[in-house]
Amino acid sequence: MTDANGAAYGDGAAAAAGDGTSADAGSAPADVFARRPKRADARRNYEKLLSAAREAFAEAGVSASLEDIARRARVGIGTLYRHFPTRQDLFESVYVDEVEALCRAADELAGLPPWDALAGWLRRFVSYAATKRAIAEALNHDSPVFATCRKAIDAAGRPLLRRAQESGDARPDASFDDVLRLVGGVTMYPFADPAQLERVLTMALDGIRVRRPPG
Amino acid sequence: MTDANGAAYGDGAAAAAGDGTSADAGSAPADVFARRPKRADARRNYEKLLSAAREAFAEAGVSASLEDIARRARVGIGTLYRHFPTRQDLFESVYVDEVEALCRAADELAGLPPWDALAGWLRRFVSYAATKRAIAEALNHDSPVFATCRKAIDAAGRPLLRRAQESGDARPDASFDDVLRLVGGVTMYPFADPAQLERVLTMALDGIRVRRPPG
DNA sequence: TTGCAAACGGAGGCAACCCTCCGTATGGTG
DNA sequence: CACCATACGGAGGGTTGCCTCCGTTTGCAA
Repeated sequence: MTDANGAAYGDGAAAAAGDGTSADAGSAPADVFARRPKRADARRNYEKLLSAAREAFAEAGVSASLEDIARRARVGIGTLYRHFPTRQDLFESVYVDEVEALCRAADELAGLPPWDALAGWLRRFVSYAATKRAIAEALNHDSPVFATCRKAIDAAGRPLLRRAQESGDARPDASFDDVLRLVGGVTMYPFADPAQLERVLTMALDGIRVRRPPG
Repeated sequence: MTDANGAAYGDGAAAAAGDGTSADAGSAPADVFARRPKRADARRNYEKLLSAAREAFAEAGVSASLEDIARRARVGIGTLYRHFPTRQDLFESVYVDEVEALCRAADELAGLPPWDALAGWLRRFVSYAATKRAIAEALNHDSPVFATCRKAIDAAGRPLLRRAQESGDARPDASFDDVLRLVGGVTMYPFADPAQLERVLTMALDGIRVRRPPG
């Protein structure tokens, strides 16, 4: 954690990912990782650990105790370590789950009009970012898993932005990265009042939209 | 940290703070806290600890080791505990420093046109938020110090927003809280590229501005 | 210069966490 | 049903951080 180069959503450099392919490219990387165990009991414990970890990280932040996670999952500490030898492994697995869901969402929104599709996906992104919040700072940004996830998100969301830009709805000078930063930042702290989240999100989306003469 | 009610910039409820008073209200609360020690050596160590803490929190996050902070400050661990009996005390002291600077900035910008003053202050707020980032999640939101700081920020920034709204520059449906959320979120993760920060910040400010017919 | 209140430093007891190791339990296959 | 590869649990040793306590040092006022 001393490196302090927290390039949250990437640096905007690695653009050429799922370039030409349309929005359904998001489903492709889903099976690149996901190394679930085979035996029934092992698989059960694996899932229990994963959701306990998601919970614990959301609650206590990055430094949630691994022993506590095992306790929540009602599983021995040894079992935790067998499935996830390092803390990083646990982060990554939780993170990957979230990314997969996000990519799936892009597919489902592909049928809508350009701006609605983008806005809808960004709304979904907000809830992803909320989960990610805690994990993000601890993620090892050099890990191949992280890189793959970045590409998957790109492949899922970038076409939505481009489409909205081509239709004249989204401002052309905004990069995909810029947009994620703006929208993702909004939920860095949890909102007590969902109505406020809605207001703030609207402002953010307005900042992304092209300014049209009213009427 | 189990409470998980991270109401980041307040909930927008406590509106009536430094109401009628103009922008210079920001300087008032500066001496409400700031309980500096008297003896020369004590004062010296106090300052050394404070800046060591600021450094450590920025680098290692909330859970920076207190022993490490003492080490950085080249001071015995006992000295740290005498000045700051609890971890909270240390957070608060660092935080208060930052808030004071932010309030001073509001005074300095008071002469500019409404929108420029608001935008300028929000830019300043961004760098405050960056420092605050690590500390924020650990701040005890019930502490009187925190409440005082909230009021000070309100007193400093709210008039700027109102002025910009009255002049027709800022959208009238945005609360002060909404604005801080939006702008503050932007820097939740540090930017590697300052140009990107500028782009994203511009989008955020555009989201706050009233949409005028172009030309 | 002297005296003492104020401040200093860090040893050490305690708690929490990390991770390994190994004896035990069990799913699933032949 | 019997076997064994696979998986389980948790005791325990090592590390680190928290915080208190107390003998020593130091600023400063008389």
